[in-house]
Amino acid sequence: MSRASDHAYAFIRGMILSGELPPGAQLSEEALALRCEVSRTPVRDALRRLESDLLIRRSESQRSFVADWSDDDIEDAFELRSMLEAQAARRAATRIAPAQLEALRHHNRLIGAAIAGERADIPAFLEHNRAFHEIILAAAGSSRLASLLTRLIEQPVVWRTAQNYDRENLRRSHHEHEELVAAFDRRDAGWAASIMAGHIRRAYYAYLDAYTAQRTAAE
Amino acid sequence: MSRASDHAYAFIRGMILSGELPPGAQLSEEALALRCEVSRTPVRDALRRLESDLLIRRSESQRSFVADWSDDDIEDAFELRSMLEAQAARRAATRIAPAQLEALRHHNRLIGAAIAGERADIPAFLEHNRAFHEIILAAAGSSRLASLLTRLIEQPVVWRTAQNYDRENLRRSHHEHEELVAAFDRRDAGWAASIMAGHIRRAYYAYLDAYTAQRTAAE
DNA sequence: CCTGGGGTATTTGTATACAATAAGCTGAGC
DNA sequence: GCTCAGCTTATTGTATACAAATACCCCAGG
Repeated sequence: MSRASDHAYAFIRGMILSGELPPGAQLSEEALALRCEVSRTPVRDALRRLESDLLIRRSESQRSFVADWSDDDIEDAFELRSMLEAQAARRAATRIAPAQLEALRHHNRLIGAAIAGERADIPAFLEHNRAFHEIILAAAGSSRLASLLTRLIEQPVVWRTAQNYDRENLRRSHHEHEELVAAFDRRDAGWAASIMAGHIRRAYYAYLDAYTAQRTAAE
Repeated sequence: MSRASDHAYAFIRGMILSGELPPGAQLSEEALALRCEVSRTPVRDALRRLESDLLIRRSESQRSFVADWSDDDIEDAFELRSMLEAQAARRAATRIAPAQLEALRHHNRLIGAAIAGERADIPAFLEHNRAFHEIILAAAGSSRLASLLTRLIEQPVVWRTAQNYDRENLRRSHHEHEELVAAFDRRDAGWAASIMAGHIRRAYYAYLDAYTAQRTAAE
């Protein structure tokens, strides 16, 4: 979509992911239009998209609120993501192009570099991690699968706590990526799917650890 | 959403599912607005929803076209549906309420009745089949899973060829539903998931048979 | 015949005004 | 003090006008 609508989408999404708009907060189209400096029309567009991303929920009377994720919701989302990303890996294993395989290696090298230093470079880790998974999704060659998965990867809670991942988890993630590349190299669909399922599942527990640690600290 | 927007959505969706708007046809907001007798605003809304249902695809320049499903697309959609409905059954097995279980039995009895006569009552079969699967999805208690699955169950091609399903397939479908009810009765998540995965997979082959028969007949 | 440029027509994006609906509040009645 | 009716206000839905982008067509030039 074009400028104003995209801007509104990115703007509102950013406010939700950063926590500036807390879960449960009501979103008025007019108020958002003022903050985005566009009219209500593109804001409405953006809200619809965010609703389909499950970042926003709508009341019976069509009023919009920032979605609040319960612990069960989050577990649920990870479970689905694990299934779908495993399926993506399964399909990608037999379809991935040499150039894509090389790109995977490239991004994982950069992930390795990002976590090697004294302090891990979390933004770089997240960026190359995202790119890595995106290449696999592209290699899977299923627009439907891609469409479903993109609805699950935007988890505000996860983004806010990614900072808390410990070194050990980052290192393991890097290693699992290497195993994925090996599975793709062998064109072994079953292996790739297994690794991916475990990879996401472990990411869930890493998140849980980071999150409960944060909650405990807050008490 | 309210009247005009809902009306436009149902209207355009109907035209796509019935084949009145054939795959690949361009959809102009203004032309649709005239046919729906509403303004462009609710039509735009409806188009966005249909796009997220994957019934419409948009060109790079944001023009809308009726989605055309290749054979691979359809196989892909069934594969995903099989995975996700199996997951729904897995979750439902341990969460389903007695009233929901009874409702499943009720709808499957009506399915049995619909296919018992001289000529099968296909609309009744489709309706109770839909209700049956919907109850399972509700019992699974995952809004995310529900949101993902509803994007896959609206397959125009399938709707148009459902008429061609033969008696044997309908009978088997009815029987598999009975097995699902038995699995739910035992609260056996693994069993329920297995049956459901097979159930959808067989539906795919039933579709294939009906579709290729239709195509062969057309030649 | 093919190619490219330029202008026109079509189509979508955005802003704004107004209508419809739902939420919240105030005050009267019990 | 509680409840509910009725009004007020907030919020979303719809229509319309205009702006911007892009596709299409036609014609000139090679």
